Amino acid sequence: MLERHHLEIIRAVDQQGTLTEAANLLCLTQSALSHSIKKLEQQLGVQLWQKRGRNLKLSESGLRILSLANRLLPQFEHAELEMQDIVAGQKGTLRIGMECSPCFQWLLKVVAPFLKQYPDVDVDIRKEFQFGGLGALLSYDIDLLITPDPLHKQGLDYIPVFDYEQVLVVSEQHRFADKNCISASELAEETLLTYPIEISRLDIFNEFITPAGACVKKHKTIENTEIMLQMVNANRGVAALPAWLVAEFQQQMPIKAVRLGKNGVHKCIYIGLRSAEQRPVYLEQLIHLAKTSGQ
Amino acid sequence: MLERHHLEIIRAVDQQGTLTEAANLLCLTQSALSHSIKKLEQQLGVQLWQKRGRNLKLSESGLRILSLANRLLPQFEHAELEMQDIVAGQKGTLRIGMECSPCFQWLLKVVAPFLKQYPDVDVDIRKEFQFGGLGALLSYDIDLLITPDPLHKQGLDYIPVFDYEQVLVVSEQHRFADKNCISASELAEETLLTYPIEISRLDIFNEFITPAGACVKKHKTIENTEIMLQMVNANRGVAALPAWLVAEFQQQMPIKAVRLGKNGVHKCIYIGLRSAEQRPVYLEQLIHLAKTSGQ
DNA sequence: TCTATTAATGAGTAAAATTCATCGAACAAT
DNA sequence: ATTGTTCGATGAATTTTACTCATTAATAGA
Repeated sequence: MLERHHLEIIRAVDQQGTLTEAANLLCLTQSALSHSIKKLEQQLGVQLWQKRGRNLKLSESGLRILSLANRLLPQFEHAELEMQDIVAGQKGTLRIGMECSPCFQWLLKVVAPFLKQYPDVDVDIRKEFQFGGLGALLSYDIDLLITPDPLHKQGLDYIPVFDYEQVLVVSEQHRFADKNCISASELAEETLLTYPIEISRLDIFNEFITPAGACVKKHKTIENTEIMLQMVNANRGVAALPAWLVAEFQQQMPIKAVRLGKNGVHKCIYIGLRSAEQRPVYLEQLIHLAKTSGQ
Repeated sequence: MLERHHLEIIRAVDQQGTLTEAANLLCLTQSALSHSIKKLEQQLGVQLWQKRGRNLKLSESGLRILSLANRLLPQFEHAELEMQDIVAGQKGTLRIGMECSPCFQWLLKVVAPFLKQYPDVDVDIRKEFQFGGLGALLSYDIDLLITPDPLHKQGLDYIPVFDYEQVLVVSEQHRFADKNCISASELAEETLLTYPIEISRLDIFNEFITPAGACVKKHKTIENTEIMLQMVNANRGVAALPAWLVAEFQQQMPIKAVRLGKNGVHKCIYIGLRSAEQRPVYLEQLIHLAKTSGQ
């Protein structure tokens, strides 16, 4: 029968390249691994790998098992850690997923007091997901998802925690600097700076440019918020960011916030969770901190 | 270390109720299971269950492991079956998820020729999912999802396969029977029959009633399509179904289809798949059959 | 061609899982 | 209460499995 330790071997060989090194990693002999997989191959009736020169190469079936290993092993490992946490009582690891680049700064403010309050709870923040944040939540890679678009799915809860307005940031020298608000069509002559994510996930397009049938002169992507604002400051483009974030940076550099449209673009950050699962106290506390962070 | 067989034990005990019966199921002795879990408990340092009277009751930690078991064991099992399929060549199991109740009839028409073409490929159709169809796809419980709302997520592909119009079905005696189309407000005096799923997933509400700010007199849910149409036929209510489905049943009973709104409600059925994964030939063939089913 | 490195193999050994026999607790029927 | 039955726990014996050691064969680089 396919066992956890078979998955460990396949993964280790994939990581280390050779059986011998994989054996070292697992604190076993090369022989042990060889025997183990040999037996599994006989039971399943498939070859999992072949000798390619002196090394091993995974077969089609082997790759399937490797993909299984990469999916299942982290879950085994996490379950074991969870058990340790239960033993230790008020301990744990909170795996937070982020689907909202600028929220990072906000999250730090929430996490800081949390870490003080629960010195034995570790926080792990992740941003890249194979199947998106929702997929990560559903496959138990994270316990909590910070996202601006709550895709309601069976078995998931979303808690609104933070309202904010999305505004256009411009340099003080910019022609919009003294405006109260701008219309979508006015962006036609502007260079827009955004995070490097799909356009369909950018609020400035979804809620402002696209509905108005408008467009921008140029669209450039920048990963880092600080650099993005430096670019704005240098009048090399405009960006759309949460108002509170702009307010913070205004102390450091002379930038201006301009409302998007007459009524502004209003958004909300949600915390997504798997429902019907008993949540540890500290998780509830983090949600509480997040909710009250705006006040 | 937490092993697959521990998960098997926890699951079996949960299913069977007693250790003894679980042991029978696993072709082991009661003693073996007892020893096994005892050892695991010592390693992890947690109690997984306690004696409650003569039976066992899972502890908090035990429940966590049970949830892990229910998630991981099906994946182990499926991987093993997949290996068998690879040995046998053009064999396999296609696990299809359905998120669209009336599409069942359509799917049968696609699956029938498929089963003839690939006599060694089994088809399994599932309808209930803990985390919705999307969750099932992401956690490898199904390989393919039939759905009318393609929730685009990283790592997933959706292929449109079938356009149709959603229409209102009424009895020939009904006051709408001779109308070309109806407006949402006209439903205020009607009893609406739908499948028993959340209102937010019912097209008739999403695309017709709710946007118009209208409502119905009464809303009743019925699981079975045939019974639903019998009710319509008996003039006990009206229902919203795909036009092609109504056309089929019109041969058996005197019912009428009425367009929803001036332009009608137009929908499309999609097939959702995990992308970036090598797909077997027969899967591609099923998609092809689905695409050409409309002609 | 020689050497270093790799995986495979067979035999022996150590370790682990399983059974067997037995016990005590819980429960139902008397 | 008393008894018989059913359930899980336990310790010792046994079987099964996993692992190591020593060796071989193959490959690649010097």
